[in-house]
Amino acid sequence: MDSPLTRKLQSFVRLSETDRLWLADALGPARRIGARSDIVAETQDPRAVNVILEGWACRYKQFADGRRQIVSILLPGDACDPHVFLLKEMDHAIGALSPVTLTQIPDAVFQRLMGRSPGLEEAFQREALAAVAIQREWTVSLGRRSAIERLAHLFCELHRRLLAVGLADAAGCPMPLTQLDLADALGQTSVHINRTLQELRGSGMITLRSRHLTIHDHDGLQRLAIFDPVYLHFTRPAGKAEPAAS
Amino acid sequence: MDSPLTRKLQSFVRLSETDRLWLADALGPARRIGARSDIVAETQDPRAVNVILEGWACRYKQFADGRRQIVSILLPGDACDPHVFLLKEMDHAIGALSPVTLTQIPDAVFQRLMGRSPGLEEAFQREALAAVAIQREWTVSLGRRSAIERLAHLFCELHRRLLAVGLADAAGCPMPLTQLDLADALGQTSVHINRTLQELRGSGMITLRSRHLTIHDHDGLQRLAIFDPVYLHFTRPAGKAEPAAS
DNA sequence: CGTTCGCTTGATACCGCTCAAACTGCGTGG
DNA sequence: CCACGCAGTTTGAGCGGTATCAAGCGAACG
Repeated sequence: MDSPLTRKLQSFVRLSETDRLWLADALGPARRIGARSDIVAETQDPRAVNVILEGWACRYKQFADGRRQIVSILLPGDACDPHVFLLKEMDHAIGALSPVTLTQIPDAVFQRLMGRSPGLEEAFQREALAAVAIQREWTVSLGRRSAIERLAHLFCELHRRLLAVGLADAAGCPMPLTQLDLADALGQTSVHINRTLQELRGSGMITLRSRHLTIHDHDGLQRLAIFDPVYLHFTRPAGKAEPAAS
Repeated sequence: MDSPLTRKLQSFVRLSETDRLWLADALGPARRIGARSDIVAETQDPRAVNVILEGWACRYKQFADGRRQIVSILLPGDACDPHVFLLKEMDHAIGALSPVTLTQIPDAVFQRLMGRSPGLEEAFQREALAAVAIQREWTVSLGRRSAIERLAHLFCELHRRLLAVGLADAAGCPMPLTQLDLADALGQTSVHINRTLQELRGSGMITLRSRHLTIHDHDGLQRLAIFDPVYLHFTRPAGKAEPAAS
């Protein structure tokens, strides 16, 4: 079974069998982090690439007066590095939204991998560019989308991203976020999220119950959200896992 | 006289004299783009790094119904690449906010530079990370800052960034943005920007006249904006140009 | 079995939007 | 030199979307 990282990179570039084997070998031991706790890279190798294997996390910033903004949501297969080794100072926090399992690729291993495999190198480059494209789209959402459009857009995005790592099916996906999490991600209050959610449910396009999202009307939801998946830059069909190697 | 690119990179890393010379040599001929027109990389080398020498530009997205969001503002020294060569599809537009002069570093030259100079390589890496940190901070602004806080924050940010490339002094900086540009950057309407601007002026902290911003009360403005310059990751004192080479 | 966390609902206030009109400065052409 | 047009700014009136404050509810959990 491929790791979520392998699956995700395959959404950008087709990886050869050896690429996939090398990548699997590069992953270190798993670490577990409790829900609602911060992920601090207290690792001995601050340059290592940290990757989420299971669970959801987020990057966020918080003001002294308590206002909090989630600036990105990190799913399995996503890198969750603060890049402290290059930037010296951490400018945001990373928190677990649910119990999270992490692994890491030591810096030396990562460098060797990049040198050896042009395929992996391109995949990681595209992954990084896609991450900032997502950040741009969030800027658009917060700036120009209405409450219901924002919510719909976030659901569309998360569903697609989960699909890419094999954690969703066509019908829906897990949705561990509380209404307060959604509020902090979408720049609103949880009270208003609640009302917007009722409106969305009322439209019949989705069901959200017991931490699971079901999408009944993909087209409708995407139209409402003004969702154009191009910004995710998944150039290869999602979720099509190659048969496991050898 | 150093190019804005050199100045900006020096805000991250001290460059040796040879680094600066190599960098200056790498720059291609200048191209001019009219204000309000889109910058399309119709260049023969789509992988080349395009850099702004003069003028302001922006990345933006626009909906079919006309809503427009500026997702980042590009100043002299900033790279303005769509990365189409890696991402296949353009997911946003780049427009000139004022007349812009561009140059480019051909891909081959850039690669050679990265291989030769670890200093330049680190500088460009930090530059890229700082750019996404700025994008994150915009997400925070749009999500959690009030109208007046947003405006104040944008002014603080632009002033610092211009300072870093030697285009501002302690008192203030050029501000070619129209109120409509500000509105599209801050996710509001130009009418409201106008009123917020009056409030800011009324506080006595700034003057904004004939495309020039003067900041009378830096501390007050930064406090109002909840501005913490850490996210810009300028680790070296701004604007301290080294004496010209040779 | 009590406590906590997350969700829901209601009443009210206000921030920012919409629509509309007028004003200003400036470049252009008659 | 003046008339005009245009882009950008300013102002006003009214509305609507979202926040705020507060209370109650249900289910999970120790």
